[in-house]
Amino acid sequence: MITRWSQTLIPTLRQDPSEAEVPSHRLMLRSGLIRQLAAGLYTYLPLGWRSLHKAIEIIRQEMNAAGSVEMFMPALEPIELFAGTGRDVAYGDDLFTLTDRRGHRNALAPTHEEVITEALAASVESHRQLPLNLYQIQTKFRDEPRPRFGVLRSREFIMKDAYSFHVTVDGPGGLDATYERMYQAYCRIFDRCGLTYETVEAESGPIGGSASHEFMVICSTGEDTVYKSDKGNYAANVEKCEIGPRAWSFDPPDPPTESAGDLETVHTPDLPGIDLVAAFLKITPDRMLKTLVCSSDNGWILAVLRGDHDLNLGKLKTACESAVQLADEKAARDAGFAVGFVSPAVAKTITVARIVIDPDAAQSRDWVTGADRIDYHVRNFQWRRELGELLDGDTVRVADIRNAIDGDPSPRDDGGVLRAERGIEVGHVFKLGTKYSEAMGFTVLDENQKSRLVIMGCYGIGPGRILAAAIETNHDDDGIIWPAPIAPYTVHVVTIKLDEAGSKALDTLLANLDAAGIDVLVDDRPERPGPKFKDADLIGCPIRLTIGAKSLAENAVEFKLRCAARESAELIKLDAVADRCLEVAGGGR
RNA sequence: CGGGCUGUAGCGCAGCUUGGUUAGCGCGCCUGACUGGGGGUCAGGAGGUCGGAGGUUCGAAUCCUCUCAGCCCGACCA
Repeated sequence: MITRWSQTLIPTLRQDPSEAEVPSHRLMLRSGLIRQLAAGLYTYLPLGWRSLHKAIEIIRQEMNAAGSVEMFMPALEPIELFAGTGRDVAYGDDLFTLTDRRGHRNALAPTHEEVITEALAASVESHRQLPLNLYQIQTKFRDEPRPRFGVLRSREFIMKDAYSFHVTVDGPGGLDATYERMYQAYCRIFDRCGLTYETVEAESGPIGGSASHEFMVICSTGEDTVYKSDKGNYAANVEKCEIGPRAWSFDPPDPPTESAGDLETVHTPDLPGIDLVAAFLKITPDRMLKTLVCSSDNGWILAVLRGDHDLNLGKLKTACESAVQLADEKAARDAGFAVGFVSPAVAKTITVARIVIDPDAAQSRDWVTGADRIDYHVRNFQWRRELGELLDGDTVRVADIRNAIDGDPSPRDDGGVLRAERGIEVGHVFKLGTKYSEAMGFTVLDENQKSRLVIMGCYGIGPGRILAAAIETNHDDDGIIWPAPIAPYTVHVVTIKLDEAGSKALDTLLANLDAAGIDVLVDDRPERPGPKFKDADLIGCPIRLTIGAKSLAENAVEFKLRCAARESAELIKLDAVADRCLEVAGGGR
């Protein structure tokens, strides 16, 4: 495929657009890959569309090779489908909805579990039709509260989403086997795209389910935080990351190492937030206890953390073995909680179902915490002295309920230390279980004529994120340095002041490259060399060929890799160029 | 949704505090000439509802009110 610059649209920008912060966003705009229409909405211009297609084609090939079958579902779906699984509520404002002329409410699909489950439920009745693994490459819509970083978090984006259906979890044809196949296929896809990535354990979020891995491209601008043990045997995202065992005790050591001061109430008005209170009292937040009021079906739940730690709601749910949410502030206030000044001791006056204390908060020392009275805190709070026997009852439980932070012990309990890194999530695989089949009544008859809920998995990849992540991790001051497989073109030919004979030589060169199956962009603009080289560097195709009087005098072109230094440019005879390009770029298309 | 910032030519910005010629600058763009290996030089030129609406005023890019949009931080988030 030969494309002449003069015949396509590559609106490169000389200056950085002011709205772009991260390198990938900046460079995608500057190199004419994309253009913004509105917040979170991007046009893929010809160059960007080509790269996206290359990533998509790799995905398609590997999905097909792994036994998944392509199909295509509508982006628009009746809202009732969502209501069935309660996800209209779970997705909330993130769901784009619209009303059609008949007054029916519809949603622009943020994902397609419901649609495909509906489709399969209608046509699959026997276990003998399973397992099935189907995928599509479709546009998704999410009304993100804050679109940003270009195509990394946009409101409309292309996604490859696959869904698998099984009668069993184990054994041949089971969910686990397909999950593993998909996992391996994903590794091949990201390898082929030239990405450096890691897999981390993940929570499955509103999609629900039992196990999940994210494929992350580690880079400082990534939106997600992941933790890796420095022993290299554990990696998880922040929602999932467990923390290794930590010693705890409510009782002062014997003999006491710290003198127990009396409980002392201090007036702390107009100090919203732990940090301000800590600063006012001239202590650090890790000397404070924070008590979060949560609600559950069984009643109030207090979550107690060290002041500098953050609650992990998922962990709290696990610890409570029930649904838990942060309490509605007004409801908590009405119940008598001095919101913002709550201490664990409030359990002595207000009945709570459970107090869950993080091990780092269950330490026998003098704490600063709320006084259960608006505008007051207490100093020298001691668990045993303040709560007494309440600590020994069923109400109190000590459990890991906070987000990990850098330096925490690894859950492998092998002396490893968790280190925080940032990453871009380019793919995600889930074991869904029966959440959707249950909600939508998707059952099949097994060999014993017994009705069985279908077990599902789902597997997503964001091709746009592949491009952005590739750029994020492969660029320099001059522009993008594409991994060859997803470069818009493998070869970028720069022409310099060609006379008639030169033009002929160019035509021959292009014909040779084309015959070899190499994608070529020819910068045939009547520009001076400077701007052409700058644009070539900006766009970042792996191989640059320069053809001009200088090289043609040697019956050659100048050959230079984008990733190599300028001085590495060398002259290659015209008839040897195609082979050299194939050799370097790994076989063209 | 809370906090902050910004909307003036395709891109980047000045002008606004203190209202007053025809709204400027750089880059890009068009024409021509000279050039020709890392954004060259010269000459000439095109391009603007100053985000929108309302108001104050003899007069508004500039002051006031409302509104829309975009960006950043946070909350949120497969």
